Amino acid sequence: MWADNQQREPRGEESDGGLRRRATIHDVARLAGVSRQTVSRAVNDKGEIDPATKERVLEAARMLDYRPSRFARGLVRKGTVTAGLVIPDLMNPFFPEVAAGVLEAAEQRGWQVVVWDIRTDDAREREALDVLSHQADAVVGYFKNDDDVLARHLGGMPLVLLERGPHQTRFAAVGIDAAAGLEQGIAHLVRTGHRRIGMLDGDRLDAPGPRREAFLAEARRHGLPVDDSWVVLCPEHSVAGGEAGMERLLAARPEMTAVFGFNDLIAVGAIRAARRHGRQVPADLAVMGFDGLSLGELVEPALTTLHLDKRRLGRLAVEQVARLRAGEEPLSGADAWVIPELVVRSSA
Amino acid sequence: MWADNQQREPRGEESDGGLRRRATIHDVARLAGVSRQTVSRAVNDKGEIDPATKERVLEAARMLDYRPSRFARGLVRKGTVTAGLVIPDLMNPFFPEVAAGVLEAAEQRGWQVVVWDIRTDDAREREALDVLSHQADAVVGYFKNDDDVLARHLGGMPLVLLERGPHQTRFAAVGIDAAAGLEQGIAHLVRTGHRRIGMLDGDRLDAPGPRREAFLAEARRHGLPVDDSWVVLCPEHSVAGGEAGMERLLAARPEMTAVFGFNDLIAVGAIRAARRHGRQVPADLAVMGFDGLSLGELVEPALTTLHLDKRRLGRLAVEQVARLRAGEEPLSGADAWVIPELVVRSSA
DNA sequence: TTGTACGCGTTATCAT
DNA sequence: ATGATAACGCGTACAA
Repeated sequence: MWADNQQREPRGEESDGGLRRRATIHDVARLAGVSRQTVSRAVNDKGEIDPATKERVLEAARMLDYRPSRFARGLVRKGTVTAGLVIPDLMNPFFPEVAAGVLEAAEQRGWQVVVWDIRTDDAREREALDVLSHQADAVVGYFKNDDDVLARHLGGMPLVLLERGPHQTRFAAVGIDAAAGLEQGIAHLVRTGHRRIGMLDGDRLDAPGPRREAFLAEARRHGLPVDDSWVVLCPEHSVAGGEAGMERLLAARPEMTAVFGFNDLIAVGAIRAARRHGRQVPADLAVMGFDGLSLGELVEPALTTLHLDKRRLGRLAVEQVARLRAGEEPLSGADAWVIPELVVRSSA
Repeated sequence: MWADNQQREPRGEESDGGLRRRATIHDVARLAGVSRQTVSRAVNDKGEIDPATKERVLEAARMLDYRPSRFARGLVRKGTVTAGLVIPDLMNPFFPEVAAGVLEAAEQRGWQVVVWDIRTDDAREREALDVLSHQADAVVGYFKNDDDVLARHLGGMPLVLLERGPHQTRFAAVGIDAAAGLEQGIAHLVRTGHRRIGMLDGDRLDAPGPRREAFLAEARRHGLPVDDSWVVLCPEHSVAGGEAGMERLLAARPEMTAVFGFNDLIAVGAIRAARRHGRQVPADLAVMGFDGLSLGELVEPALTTLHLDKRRLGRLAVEQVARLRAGEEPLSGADAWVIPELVVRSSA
């Protein structure tokens, strides 16, 4: 036993490689003078082991700083599920809330979640998938890359897309019913006397997203004098982005009396820009957001917005993953949608 | 050997258990009529393989929906590092920013991060550790449990504590130099004529944290008429919590002319409560926060605060983990501290 | 170019 | 109570 102890110390070891080889169950077994099986029993707190030997084994394990390999363990014990969560930007308060929903639902199922913050870089989307396809059992997240690109980097791993309408992708998805939201939103603006309504969009100009489409559709439905030229792009999705966009929109459409923001951050930026230009909100200019961030309650005037249950969004996504894994049909249509709810505060 | 082969086939198949046994490299090999080795070469894109067979193998893999087991792979290919990140509350904008720093640094090292949102429940801290001790190689995070409790649930796994002074724990840590921050903060308030300064603390009343201690120390140093009775507890760490605390503090100390918040959320709550009570900020009452959330720039008046580089906090924590893993001494003292920086805006 | 044989670290099954 | 042996699924020398 002492001999053993000696043996395994200085081995051939590249001496000071920095961190040396982790102790295995075998090392512990030898040091304790028992079989690997007995070590396993001791470490995993199984019965059928003499308390004395158990203590001896545990002591040996402690000395060697032994910790079971999660790989070897996972190989023999099935059931450890790891999901990947891919998020465009953790600094945007919207996403932590979705993430909280994902984490919550995943934990209930005993899954772990490894998180990737893409920082709104399409190339990093692919990198994330490349890694996750090796390390995760499924992925949920926001992606800008096309279905084909995604599939190529997925390596057959199940994917659940967040915030895409169910017909825009062949993957399972959890969406937001933008149309239902804009219907309430525009109706409210029209009801309060607005007709010249602008929009600060967040999607690419060449690729109109559901929010812009719904916005334009509702505008048409109400016969508003509004078209593409009333839409300005905010590539940044932040307060600063909203301010910048609003500057341009005010210049292009000074007759505008109300503006709809792609999200709350952008809408807050719009408020700030409007005020800088001497416009009172909502008296001279009404502003409406989308998302329902708690931040909107704090600014002045408080932001009227289309509130979203973001946690539910995350929970739903996990549910979709579960269905995929079970070989069931994923939820689709209204069951996989989150519906915005108009929250009227002071800004519109 | 052939007998073995037969035995391990899925013959019996529990038919429709929902999700059936995942295809292994072996299954692909059989379907493609090659050896497992050849399959490995094909899927891993190694050379030394006939393009034709490669395509045949890949096709077989596709049909079987084959994906290599990350466990088996991890077993033979070393080097995949997984860190656990334990966070008290993803809804508090402070923590996503720290998380972003952790994620960023981890990714640079090729590590993955599995995230746990504790939702400020001490019991869940332990659960998280119990799981992570089996699934991660190291943990960084915020913990309220004592060192001993943590050690018990750690199973020998390296831990890096966030936001604890280096002498309050025997674990490696990354801290915030609250004293340096409060020195600037109180000096500013005193300079602008305040002497009756209150504090809305976030830590437990019985366990004064570094911020309260630094606050009281600075108050003493400046000879202010301030003691424990000027400190009120906000258990909630949110805007609502700050409002509630401020109500009590205003009642207890109506002569107060300035208040220091445990964090920006609480400080914003203080502003709101103060205004509801007819006090102008900062004219009648100055308010100072701690953290430097971007939210503070959006409220009115904009929040004067002790700004923290939260991303750096996260990055430092990862660096500490790396040192631990390398067997090096973790950074300590000033090297492992983040120093707040006074940002003067309108609220004080 | 393809296959054989072995090892990776752990647990389960069956003996003893 | 303890130990031997066989998987678990994959990668990699080495042989063919």
